[in-house]
Amino acid sequence: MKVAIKKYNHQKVERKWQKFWAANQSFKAVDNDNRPKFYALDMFAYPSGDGLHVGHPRGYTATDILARYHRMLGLNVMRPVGWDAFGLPAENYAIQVGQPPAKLTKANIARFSQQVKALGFAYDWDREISTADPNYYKWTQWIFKTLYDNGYAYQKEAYANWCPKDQTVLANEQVIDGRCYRCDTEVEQKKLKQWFFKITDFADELIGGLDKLDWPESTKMGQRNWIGRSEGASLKFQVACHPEPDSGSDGEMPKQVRHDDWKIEVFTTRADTLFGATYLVLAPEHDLVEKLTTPEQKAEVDKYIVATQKKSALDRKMAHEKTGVFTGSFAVNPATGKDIPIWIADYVLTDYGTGAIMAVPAHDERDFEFAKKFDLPIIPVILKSTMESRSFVMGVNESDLKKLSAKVVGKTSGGDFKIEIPFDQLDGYKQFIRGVIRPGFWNEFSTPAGFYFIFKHKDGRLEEMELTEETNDLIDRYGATFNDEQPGEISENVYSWLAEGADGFYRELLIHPNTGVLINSEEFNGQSSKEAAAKIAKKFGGELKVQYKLHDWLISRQRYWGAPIPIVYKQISGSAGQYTTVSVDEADLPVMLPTDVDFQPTGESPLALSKKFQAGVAKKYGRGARRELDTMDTFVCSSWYFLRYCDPHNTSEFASAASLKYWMPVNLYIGGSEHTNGHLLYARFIVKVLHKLGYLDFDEPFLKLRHQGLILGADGDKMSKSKGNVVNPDEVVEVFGADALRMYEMFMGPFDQSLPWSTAGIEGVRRFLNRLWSLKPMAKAPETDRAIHKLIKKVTEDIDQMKFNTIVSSSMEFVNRCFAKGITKPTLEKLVKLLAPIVPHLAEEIYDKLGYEQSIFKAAWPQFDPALLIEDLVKVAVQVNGRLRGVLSVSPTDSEDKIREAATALPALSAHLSGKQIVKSHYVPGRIINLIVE
RNA sequence: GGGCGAGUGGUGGAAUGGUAUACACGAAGGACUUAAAAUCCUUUGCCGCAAGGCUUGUGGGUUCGAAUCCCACCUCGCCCACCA
Repeated sequence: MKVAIKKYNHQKVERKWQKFWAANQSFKAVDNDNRPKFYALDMFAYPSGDGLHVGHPRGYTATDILARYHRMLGLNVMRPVGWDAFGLPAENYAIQVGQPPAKLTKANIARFSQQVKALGFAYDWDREISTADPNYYKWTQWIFKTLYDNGYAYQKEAYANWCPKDQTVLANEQVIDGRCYRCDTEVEQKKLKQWFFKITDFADELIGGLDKLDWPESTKMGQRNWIGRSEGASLKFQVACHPEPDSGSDGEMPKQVRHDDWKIEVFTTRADTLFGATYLVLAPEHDLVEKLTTPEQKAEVDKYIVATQKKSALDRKMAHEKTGVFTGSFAVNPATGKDIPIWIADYVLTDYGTGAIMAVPAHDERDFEFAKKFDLPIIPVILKSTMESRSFVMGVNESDLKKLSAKVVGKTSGGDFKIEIPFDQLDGYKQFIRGVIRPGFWNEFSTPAGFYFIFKHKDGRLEEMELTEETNDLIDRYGATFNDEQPGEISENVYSWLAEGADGFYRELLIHPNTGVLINSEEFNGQSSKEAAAKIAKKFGGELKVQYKLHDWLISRQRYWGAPIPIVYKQISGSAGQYTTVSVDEADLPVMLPTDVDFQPTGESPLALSKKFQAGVAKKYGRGARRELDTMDTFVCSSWYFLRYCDPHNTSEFASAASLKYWMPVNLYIGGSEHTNGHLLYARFIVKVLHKLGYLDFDEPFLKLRHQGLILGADGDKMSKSKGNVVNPDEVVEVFGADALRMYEMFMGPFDQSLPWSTAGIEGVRRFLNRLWSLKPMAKAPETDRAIHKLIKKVTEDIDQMKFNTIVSSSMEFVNRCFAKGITKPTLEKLVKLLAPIVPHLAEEIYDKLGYEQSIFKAAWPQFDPALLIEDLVKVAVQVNGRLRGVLSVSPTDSEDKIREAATALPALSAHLSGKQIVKSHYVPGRIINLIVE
């Protein structure tokens, strides 16, 4: 059949329907409705000066498809839109061009709005919000106030991440590889008084709540790791000797005096290794450093501290070479009673645990490195149990080593069981190779007879090598015959080998034995490390403790373009210069962001420069009262916006209880995975606080979360202005149409995968749309009637699983078929409905042409008839011994016997069956039959 | 260093235990046209004239049957990274 392919006028069609939807408020979310609801949300858009690029619509289109689909299923759909308008880029740009950020932001929002409108997203524009609008940030301030009034917001002086370029502090989550997440400048550490939200109070709930969420597993894992829960113990080490503070001033050597009341607290997850703690290490910033430093060591300690401060955060993070300095003082190991030296080193972090550690060099790689470098004692206290896989290290001489590739496989002579000994890369193990032996095989290994290695040469050749006397010599020398059957006895040669500085062996045999057996630990010898940990902590005065990597959220910013923090510093009466903080009364919110400000960054909040900002404060809060000058992190604004959408015009509450109860939680949330440890964590925290305080009846905001993959440049690189590979959606829409862009972005590949842009690809999609447009219904086309029901099933299943790419390919197949066989009007109608969520403009146009008066999105989603899915004849593949030899057309209800008979009669099989006996057959109904012959 | 994910034609990818390479792009040839564009038709994993054989990063395993499940290795990507 020959069908003329006509191009449709996408500009005309798309403009027409966008106008229609706006005029009819087609996508209005209805409040006070008794239908079930569906809340579909895109991550908040930041209206940058660059406008959209083609990456943005990918996530938006997916949300749009689900929203339109649920609308056709009869649900009350809310698909809101709004702007994360406060923030540094707008302010920095404002400084650059000398215009107020409010004005620039307004222009950016206008541009973004126009761009997303051109893409035909089914937004409810009546709910549009902007975080820079006083009607919005009033409630951001209310949330701050509510947290403050309930003890969840507080001020403290602490080391904070300071961006020297943007002249503001940053939260931990905003420091990427030691650099500012906005401008990529290296971040410094500055001690400053700042505002924090107590997110750490919710650490356990934030971990626990993840279990019930339908989120990507990797995102959940990312949050768990970021929160970083560790169970352990805090232990106190008494300082044994240190100089008397004022002694030595007259030139005499200071006396070493015992101070019972000076203690160093450490956190450890391995209290079981306490007997092996041979020194303590403090972070250079630790409060006790000055007290503990002896006069002889003072010069060196000071030098070290200055050197550490000079190091950028980045250098300090990336440097793995251990550095440190002895304080001159000692502490008592409570288990052994021995004096152990106290050191300072920057491998101990000031902001984790207590900023001090007990070092167990035998069982911690970092402590080991440090101990080797500074010649500190190493006492092994754990051996690996024989019940688990064993690592071993074997020495080889230099010439043998050269023959080896990285892959060495060993096995036993027995043959009935296997030991595979995968050797890691030999890097760092200059004269040793190492491997793993599984449980039960260690004895055979320690009996060299009958055990041999297969060496794999670089050319792939395998060579067997027995453990000869020569290799045995090496093992003797390097201790690979180490025997842990008798805990506590370590062969002499292990020690001698350690003395030679063979790190590799030490790491493999002694590091991280999580379930080993204790040695050198007096009464605890022979116990498993797991059971001993709590006992040892208890006996020596320790307390069980849970420690988190997560820190409280630092939310104050010394910048202009944000929501002012609603706090007033009130002078304490009768004591000039002393202040207490109070939150601003709810009736006085919002604290308006002043406009009479020079917002050049100086390190002080620009609000200090406003004359109007402090007006009336003294009158209300007393003489000397001043407003807080910092603004809030924009992530505070974006951590509750999804609540505001439920009731965006409410002037007395952030949203009414009834609207929250109906609309929340969000059913589907789509956005980038880069927000895992920022926005997604903050939003969950704010919801949990408001839940705890009784404002919300749910404690998780986003039930189902999905991430879109990036759209890369045609060259496969990330799109960026500097690379010149950015594709502007405006041009694509103009040339190919919004529908073609939407469909192409869904067709490219799996939704969560990053994929390169291809202009040829979108041309192909546009060709398909032209073909769809050219389909003309006819009276009869029976073969497509069955096919459309299969397609309904396929599309419905795929849309729920967000497998958009296969929706498009199946539809293409179907349309190709219709070109060959024709299509009836009811079938075309169903097809157009199935594609309407993806290509809404063209679908409306075709539906209109078919004679319907109302929008296709008022129509019901097509249902398939299961009876029509059953085929009269199916093709069954015929295999002989697992190899395909022919195809058979049979009825799906035929018995296996009947099909086997038909199969053996196939001429194509005769060569494969002649002279052979069919022993067995396996039949998968309607799919395949496999004949086993001998 | 740790965690997670992925390796299938010239390209993006489909198939998650049952006919591998659907769909699309690109390429080649043809039709229409004065010509081009557009459109349509044919071919298109590799080797082979064919019969047939081979093929889902590599090597093993489980199974009647493996891209799919298991083990090991290699490569790439993302996230975290001195967290005691």
